[in-house]
Order: sequence, then structure tokens, then C-alpha cells
Amino acid sequence: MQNVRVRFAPSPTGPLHIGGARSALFNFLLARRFGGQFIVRIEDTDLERSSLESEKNILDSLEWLGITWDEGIRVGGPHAPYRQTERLSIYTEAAEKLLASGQAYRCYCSEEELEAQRQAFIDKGEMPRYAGNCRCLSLEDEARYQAEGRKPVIRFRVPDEGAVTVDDLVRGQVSFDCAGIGDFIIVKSDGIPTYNFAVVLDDASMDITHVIRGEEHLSNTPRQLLIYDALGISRPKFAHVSLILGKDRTKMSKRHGSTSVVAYQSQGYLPEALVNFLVLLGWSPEGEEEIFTLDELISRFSLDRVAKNPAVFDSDKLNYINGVYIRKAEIDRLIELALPHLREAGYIGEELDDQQMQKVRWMMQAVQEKISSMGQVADFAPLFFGDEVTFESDEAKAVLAEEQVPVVLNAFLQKITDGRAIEPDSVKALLKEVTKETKQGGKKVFMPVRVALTGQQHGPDLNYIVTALGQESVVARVRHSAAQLGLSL
RNA sequence: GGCCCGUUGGUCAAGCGGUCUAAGACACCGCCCUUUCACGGCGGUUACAGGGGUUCGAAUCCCCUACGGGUCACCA
Repeated sequence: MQNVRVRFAPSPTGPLHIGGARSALFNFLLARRFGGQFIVRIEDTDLERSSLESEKNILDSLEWLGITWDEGIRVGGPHAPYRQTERLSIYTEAAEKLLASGQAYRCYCSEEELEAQRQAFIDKGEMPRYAGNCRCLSLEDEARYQAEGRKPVIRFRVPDEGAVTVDDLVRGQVSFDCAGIGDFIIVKSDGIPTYNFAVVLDDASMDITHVIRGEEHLSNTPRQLLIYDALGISRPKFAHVSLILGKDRTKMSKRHGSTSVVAYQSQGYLPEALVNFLVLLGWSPEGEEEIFTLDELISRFSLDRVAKNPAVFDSDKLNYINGVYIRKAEIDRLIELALPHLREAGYIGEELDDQQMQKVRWMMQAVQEKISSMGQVADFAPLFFGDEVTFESDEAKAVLAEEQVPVVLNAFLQKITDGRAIEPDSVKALLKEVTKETKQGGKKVFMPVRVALTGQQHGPDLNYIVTALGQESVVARVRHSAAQLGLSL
């Protein structure tokens, strides 16, 4: 493949959306795969809604995901500036060119007039579109309007006949009839270009070779193509990726749960897991393996394995993939990620002493293989913090009513307080001694101890629970359980 | 509503006219492993939207219908 230059060009009107993240990812992967450049540019021509705060959020999220760029905002590059509002002269110049050649014209219609026209079309049962009032204004007309103080917009003159064909890398050839495209605005009355105009100029001036973006842009593409042709600029290649849908098969929105990358970040998803999950939405690898690091994805990614049909966001699978990465993760990293969740749930404070830190470490080792997102650590926390036990069911209580229980628990209590070091291995040995001395089968020992300690019949490895709890809490918990059930030890 | 895109199991998806009595993954169910659960291993249930063509042969090509989505802004 020739040199590849791709870009991600978000508008900073909100946090980075899951769909945007996938578009960025696809662009990034293609660039890396073919040794090209990935550019990040900011499309902030919507003055009302754009904010620096959103811009920062988007950029931070990209970095968090591990998606890095070669040129653009924050890093600079040969085509700076990378914020559209800082590139206004480029658009003005091109608009003048189009005006001069008659391929664009000034339109003085007010928003109210436009709205009235729209309504008129609707009333007549016709499709609303621009009526073309200002298509052939005389110099006198223009002068008169200007005298009235009207601020014109600039519209692109769309040919009355003919068709525009988009040659799409994922969809093939898609044709649009010019008749269905009204003369659209390329420069707003405040002199700011519209999206359809600015993208073209920026993609052209930044030598973008492939435009990979969401399918919602497909029907905009003919307009952009018209501009490329009018300006005599060569077209890049296009690839429109289908949308990500919510569970009910409509466009993913708030009501389907979290849609922003930061939301997943704060819920305790790992960036590599989110990347892995996202890439599988719309792209499929060649073999049967589905778990890939970014580097592995780079060596495998290709546009011809991108699917045409929309994909439903399946959080079950995200959780599964996140679980895979959690199990692979270093324990220290997991601890760092768990801390905020434990703080938020009130189990720990801002500062941790060594003992608390060690406790969290044991706890994380115990739950690492049981959780699929860091948010779940808080669910397990009651097993590790505090000296009280709540029974999950009558069935659990019944376990402690068995006849061997007093003997078992006494033996356990006696050994745990005999001064030995408490760590997973020694606890394991200790429990074994208890089974031996009380001549009980394993289950008769492990179950009561587990229930007395946690109130539950299932849970993380007992050796780690005992270690994390420490001698004092272990004793306190066993006594608390016994007291609740009237057991005398 | 016009235009555009799409439709393989509950979900993601492979499949590019014969090797499809249709791969793999998630979820679900069962068994094994484990003196719990989870992890892991093994096995199982479940799909070519419907109807017409084209062809010796169609999940794969064409048309229609249905359904879903996108887009028709001085938003991107």
C-alpha cells in the first residue's frame, strides 16, 4: 500500500464516545500497520457547543487507550495548526475561489424565511429543501440585502442533474442523485465554515489518504466529493464503518448505559480490554483467537475485514474480555486500580499504612480471578473489612449447626492464635492440621470455617481470606458468628 | 416521507457460487477439575429475514417485500 495518512477529527462537544474511540482505533491501526501517519485534528467550528474541556477529555481518553498520534493537536506537526478555528484563512480563501467561479453564491435568506420555506414544502407534502431563492441574485439585489444589514451565508451550487458516486472501501460503490442534495451552506453568516466544507480542505491540505469514519457520514460524503471536484483536489479513499448500537438495536445512547470512554475508565475497565473489545465490533481477525494486545492488532488489522452491518454493544463480552486482562495483570497495577473503588465505598481512607496496604494486596490476590471489572472489588470488600459477619442464607447458617462444628472451630481458633505467622501457605497447613486432628473430611472443616468467617458458602480462596483478615479479625469474626447462632466455643 | 446503508444462532461474527448436514468467541446448559465459588478443560442447545428469479448448483449473484439503522441543520 502507498503511504498511509489517516486522521481522527472529533468535534469537542462532549466526552469521547465509544463509537468515536473505535473510529480512532481503526485509523490508528491502519496507520501503524502500514507505517503511515495518524493525525488528530479538532473540528471546533461549532462555536456554541465546542469546549476546551471536551477537547481535553477526548485527547486524554485517546491517550488512556494507548492510541497515540504522530501529528496534530498537542504534538504539533508540519500542518499546524490542528484546530479548525485557527485555520480560518484556508477556508475563506477557498470559499472566495468558489464564489469567483460561480460554484458558490451568497445567500441572504434569514433563518425565519428558511423555516417558512421548509414549512411550505411540508404543507404541500413535499420534501423540505432549500428553495434556491438566492441562486441567481443580481449585484443590485445583493447590495440591497447588504444595505438591510443582512449577513449572508455562502452556499455551494449543487448541479441540478447527475449523480455522485462514493467509492467506499467497505461498502463498494454508492451513488447519490444530485437532485436529492440541496445547495448546502459552506460558510456560515459569521464567517465560520461548516463541517462539510472544512473537512475537505483540511483532509486535502493534510494529505490524508484514507478517511475512515462512522456510517453517519456516508450521506454527507457526496457533498464533500462535490467540493473536492469543484476545487480540483483529488479525493482520498473512504471507508465508512457501521454504527455501534445499543441492546435494543438503536444508536447507542445514554439509556443503554455508559457511552463515554471515561465512564468505562472509572468503572474499572482496563484500556487494553476496551480496545480489544472495540476492535471486535466491526472487525474480525483471521484465526480463532480474539484476545489481542495493541501490537498484535497492529500486525493483523486490515480494512477488508471490516464488516458492513451494525454491531450491538454486548457488555457481557466486554466483561469477559476485561476479566481476561484482569487475570493477566500485575498485582500492583490491580491494587492501584482497586484503591479508588475501595475509597469510594468507604472501606479505606486517603492514606494507607503498610498493614492496610498489605491487606489490600492479599485481598486483590484473592479476588483477581473472580472479578471481571474493578468495580466488583467493592462487592467483595465486606469479606475482608470489619469484624462482623452477615449470613447470606439459612442454608449458610445450617452449615454451622452441624455437630462437628464446635470442635472444628475451636481447633481452628486455637491454632490461629498459637503465634504462627499468618500467610496463605501457613493457613493452608493449619487447616490441614485441623482436618487431621478432628478427623473430619475436608468439607466438614473448610465449609464451617468459610461460613463462620464470611457468612457465605462460596467465595475467594480461604487461605487468602484468612491471611487478609489477620489473626484478630479472624477470631472476632468466628466469635461473632458463633454468638449469633448461640454456639458456645 | 425522499435518499442511502444493512439483515447468518440471544450477541459479536467467519463465509466472497460447489469442500456448508454453516467456523470461532461471548452468553446459556451439562460434565470434568477444584474439599467452595471462580479459572481452566470437554461436550451440548440455538442461525443463513421472507418471496421470486439466474445457475447443473446459492448463505454467497439479481429483483421485490418486510424489518432495522443512518441522513436530509448557519451540528459535526
